[in-house]
Amino acid sequence: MKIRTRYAPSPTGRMHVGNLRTALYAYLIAKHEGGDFLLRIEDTDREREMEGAVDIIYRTLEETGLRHDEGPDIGGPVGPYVQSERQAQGIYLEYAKKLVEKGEAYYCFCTPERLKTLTKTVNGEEITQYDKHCLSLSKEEVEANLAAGMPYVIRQNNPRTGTTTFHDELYGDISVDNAELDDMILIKSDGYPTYNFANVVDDHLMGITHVVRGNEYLSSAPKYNRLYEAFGWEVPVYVHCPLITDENHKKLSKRSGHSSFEDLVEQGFIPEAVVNYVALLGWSPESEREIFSLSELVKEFDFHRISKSPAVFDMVKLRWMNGEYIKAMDFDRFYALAEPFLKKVITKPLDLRKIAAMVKTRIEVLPDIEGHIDFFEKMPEYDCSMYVHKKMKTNEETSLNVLKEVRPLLAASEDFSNDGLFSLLKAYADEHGYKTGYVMWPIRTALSGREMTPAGATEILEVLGKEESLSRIDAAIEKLGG
RNA sequence: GGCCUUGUAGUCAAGCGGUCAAGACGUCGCCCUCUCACGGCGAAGGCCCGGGUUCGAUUCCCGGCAAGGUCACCA
Repeated sequence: MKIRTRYAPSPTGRMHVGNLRTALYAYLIAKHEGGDFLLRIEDTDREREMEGAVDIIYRTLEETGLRHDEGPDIGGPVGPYVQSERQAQGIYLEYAKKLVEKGEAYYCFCTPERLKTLTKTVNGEEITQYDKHCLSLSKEEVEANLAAGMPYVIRQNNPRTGTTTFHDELYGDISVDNAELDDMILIKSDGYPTYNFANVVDDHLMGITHVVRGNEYLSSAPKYNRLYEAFGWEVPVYVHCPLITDENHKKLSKRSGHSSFEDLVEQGFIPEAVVNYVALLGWSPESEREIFSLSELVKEFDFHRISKSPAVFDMVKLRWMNGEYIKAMDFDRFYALAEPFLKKVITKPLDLRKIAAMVKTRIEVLPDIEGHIDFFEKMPEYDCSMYVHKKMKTNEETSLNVLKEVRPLLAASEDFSNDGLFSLLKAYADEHGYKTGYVMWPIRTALSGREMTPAGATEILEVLGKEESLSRIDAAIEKLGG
C-alpha cells in the first residue's frame, strides 16, 4: 500500500519549529517509501485565524523544500483540502450524525453557564469534565430542542468503564482507563468541527496511512482511536514525535524568540541548515554523519529511529551547523546572501567580493558579517598597546620602526596584490632576520586597529588600496610618536 | 490533582546482557598560521536512585524520585 502522510497546520501565524519538524518527518516518512505528502489547511477556528497565514505556510514549505503532492493550491483527488470548504459541504455534520445514530455521539444543549459549574481549578489550571448531562435526553426532547433552534454541540459518547488501548509506532501500546476519556465536542455550536473530529474524518477520507503529530497529542490519542472504531474505520499508523523544548526544558514557545522558521531566517539562518538541524532533533541516522541535504535525508530516514525523549533546541549547535552550510556554499550564492550585510557597513568602493570571501569561513550566521568588517569603512579608535604582542615579539618601538621602514617600500610598489605584497614584505623580513609576524603584526594593526581581523595584513592592504593604506600607516606612525 | 510519557556528559545522541559506554556541539590545551577563523590533534565531563533477575546489568523486572506533556465550543 502506498504511504500517504499529511501536514495539517492551522493558519494562525508563523510556522513553529515543532510543526516544521513534524511536517519534515511526515514528508520524510512518505518520500522514503515513495509515498504521497499532502497539505491540508485546518481553519476550523475562525477566531484565531490570521490573515496571510496560509501564504506563510506555502512559503515556508517552499523554502524548506517540503513539496506537497496534493493540497489547496494544487488540488488532488480527495479535495477540497481546506476544512472550512469541507465544512461548507456538510461533510463533518454528516459524519457526526452517523455517530449519533450509532449511539456513539449525542446532542448537547448545555449552556456555557452550566458548563462552568463543572469546572474545577487545579494548580491554577481550569479543568472541565463533562457529566453526560444531555445523554439522557430523549429523542423527542432533542427533536424539540432542535426545532426550537436551540444552540447545540455534538459530543462523543465515551464509555465510563473499561480501558482503551492504542498503538503508537514509537511508544508502543498505551492503555488508558475509559473514565479518563471526556465526551469531547465533535461539532461546535457554530457548526464547525473541532480539530479532534475533523482530523479523524479527513485523515480517513483522504486515505492517510501514517498520522505524524507532536507528542502533546499522545494523551488524547485514545479518544481518536475510539472515533475510528465507532466509525468502523481502520486506525492509521500513529507516529508521535517527541517534544522540542527550550533551554528550560519547557515546550518551545513564541517567547523564546526563535520558535518559528521565519524567526530563524530573520536571524540569518539558512533554510537547509534549519531543516538539517531540526531533522536531527529527535532522530539519528545509522551512520555518524550529521550534515544531510533534504534528498539525503529522504534516503536515510528510518522513522523507527526517532527517539522518544524530548529534545532541547540548542541555538549554539544550530549556529555551528549554519556555519558549516555557509562554508560549503558556492561563492555566488553566498555573495548574494552576504551583500546586503556588507553594504550595510561598507559604503566606500571597496571590492566587496573579496571581503565576502574573507568572511565566509569566519561566520556562523549572516549578521555576524557586520562585526568583522567595520574597520574597512573607517579606521576605529584604538590603543597603542595593541602593538605589543608577546608572541610576535613586537612592541610600540619595534612597530614604529617597521612601519617607518616599510612605508617607502609600499609606496614604491607597483604591485599591490596580496601575493605581490606578501613577497615584498617577506623579503624585507628575511633581509633583516625578522619573523614574518614581526612585520605583519604592526602593519595589520595600523590598517585595522583590531586585534583580530578576517584577513592578514597583505590582504587588507590589497583591499584598502595603496592610497588609503599609506594614509593609515602615516597616521599610525604619528600615533606612535614618529 | 488525575492520566500519559520520558530519564546515557551542559546540549543533541549511539547503545539494545559482557564495550576502555560511539560521535557531534560547546569548553579547555596543542599544532598549523601575517592576527582571528578554517583545518588537524588531544583533554576534561555521563548511564537519576534503590531493590531484584543473572556468572555479569546503562541495557530486563519492580518500586521510588525527577522532569515534561495533557485534562477547552484551541489546534
